[in-house]
Amino acid sequence: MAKQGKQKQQQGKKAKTAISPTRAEDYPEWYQQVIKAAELAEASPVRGCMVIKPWGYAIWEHVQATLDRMFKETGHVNAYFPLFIPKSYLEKEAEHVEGFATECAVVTHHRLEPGPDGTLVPGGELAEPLIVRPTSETIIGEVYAKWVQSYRDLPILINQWANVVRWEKRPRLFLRTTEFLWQEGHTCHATREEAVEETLKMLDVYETFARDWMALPVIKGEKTPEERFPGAVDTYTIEAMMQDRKALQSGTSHFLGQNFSKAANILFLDRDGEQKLVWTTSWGVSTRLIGALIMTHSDDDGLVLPPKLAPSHIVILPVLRGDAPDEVTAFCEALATDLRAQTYHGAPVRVLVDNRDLRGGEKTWQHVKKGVPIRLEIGPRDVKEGAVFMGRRDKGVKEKSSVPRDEFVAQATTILDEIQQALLDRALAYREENTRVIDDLEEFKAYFTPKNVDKPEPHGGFAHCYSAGGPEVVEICRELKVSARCIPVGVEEEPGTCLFTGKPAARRVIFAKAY
RNA sequence: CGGGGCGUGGCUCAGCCUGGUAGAGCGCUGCGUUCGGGACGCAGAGGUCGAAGGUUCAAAUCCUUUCGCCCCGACCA
Repeated sequence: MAKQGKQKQQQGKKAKTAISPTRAEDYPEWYQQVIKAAELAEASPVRGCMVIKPWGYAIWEHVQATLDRMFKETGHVNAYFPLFIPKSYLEKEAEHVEGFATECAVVTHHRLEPGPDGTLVPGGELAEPLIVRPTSETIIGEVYAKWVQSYRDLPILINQWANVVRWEKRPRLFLRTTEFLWQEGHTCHATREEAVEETLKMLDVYETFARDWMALPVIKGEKTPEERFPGAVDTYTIEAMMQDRKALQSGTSHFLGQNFSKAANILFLDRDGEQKLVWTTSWGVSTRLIGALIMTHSDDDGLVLPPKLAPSHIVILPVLRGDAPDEVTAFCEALATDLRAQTYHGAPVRVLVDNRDLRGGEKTWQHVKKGVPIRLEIGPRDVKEGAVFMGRRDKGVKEKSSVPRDEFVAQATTILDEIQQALLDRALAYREENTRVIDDLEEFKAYFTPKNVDKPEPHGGFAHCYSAGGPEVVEICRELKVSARCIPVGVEEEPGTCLFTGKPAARRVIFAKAY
């Protein structure tokens, strides 16, 4: 007994948090452990490629469903283009080739033939190698060239949900994997103005989605020339701050000008009888968003999910060991039915009754680690009182309270909204705390220099600085492992002096360490 | 592609220096005791020690080669 007590105490001390190490101890390792504990994904036999597990995929499905609806509300339709791109297509846009050449998977053969010792060797060499799409501008451009004849064919507003492959040197689950899932919108317009408008409109869609669904505050901005998409005229981004204060580019929207229409010869006959090149855009978000979600909200007890995207909003945990298990089961089922009859942002409340034959404590912790917004523990006592014992994932695990059953049913969607809002507020406050205006180069350097160089602690954040851009700026930043994240859009500003070069600078740029 | 590290049951690892033919904890299965909070006892299943050569009476252990993985950098949604 004494031994047990002692062990328990030690365990209690050691395992104060469900995730080890904690964010403060080792942030990158914490991130991996959260993914593992929440059963979001795991490494696969193929280097750089991950298996997205049901819980993680369900989140992606909610992301997809919501964005898909938003795209359609803004006039877009879905289509699907080939996985393979002829090498010659990729070669047509000079900057584009240069940008992607080093990370392409290349298919050179179309069959396998018997080799020595029962092995198989590639046979049937292709006349022209096929590239597994790293992005689809080129092939879609070729197709659009056939579709577009007249100004009456414009605009073309198409999105595709697809997988792409970029042979990354250093993969990280969700943040940077060799194969990843995404959507890519590709549009053609008759005028420059219209294309620019489309680019910014989709950036707004992304911002809205991030804020209202993911509870992710983002900064809309324009990329500096160094950070621009290969082949784009202007690249816009939504940048989010993770809890280690690094920036994560969470979505992009590109104004491609006529670069790709030139390459693919997308011509139309305008009203004035002139042959003209169309203006194109492209925009995308990927499974990286899940990485953003994890690193923005989760804590040392695991994943924390914004209710709107949570695979389950509410988990009911029946305590069946008491004297009236049948009554408890019936109570839980009836409760689930009543909750599912509620509508939360256009869909029924998602309720899971966890009847698995596991001990209560362990079961509870599993759902904590998976980030389920509301947990209801229900035993004979609650049944007798007509109450539920509620825990919220945005509060402490031990911070639980008894709520009358009917009151809870009536309030459930309101509570979910509260949690959603609390996550957004918290993330926004964190970003504000770790953002500053810097006009002194030494301060800039100090801000981005960790105390522990070998294993950097979370430091720095977003720095708003005047910058004239150019190689000097890039060089100073490179030494600090900092980069220009974006030039915020929609912010009025006085011109100033470049922090790095002393040259005149039109406006402030956000600098940060980044993923 | 550079620089470090590691490959031993499902997972985390010990054993290797000083060769003698495989261990622990967790997990898993069964039984029992527990149970409103990450339980405990007993019994059990599970490994050709990354792969291929070599040295040796004998190799997880020594030598050579090779493959794979992880971390740290340069490239990136």
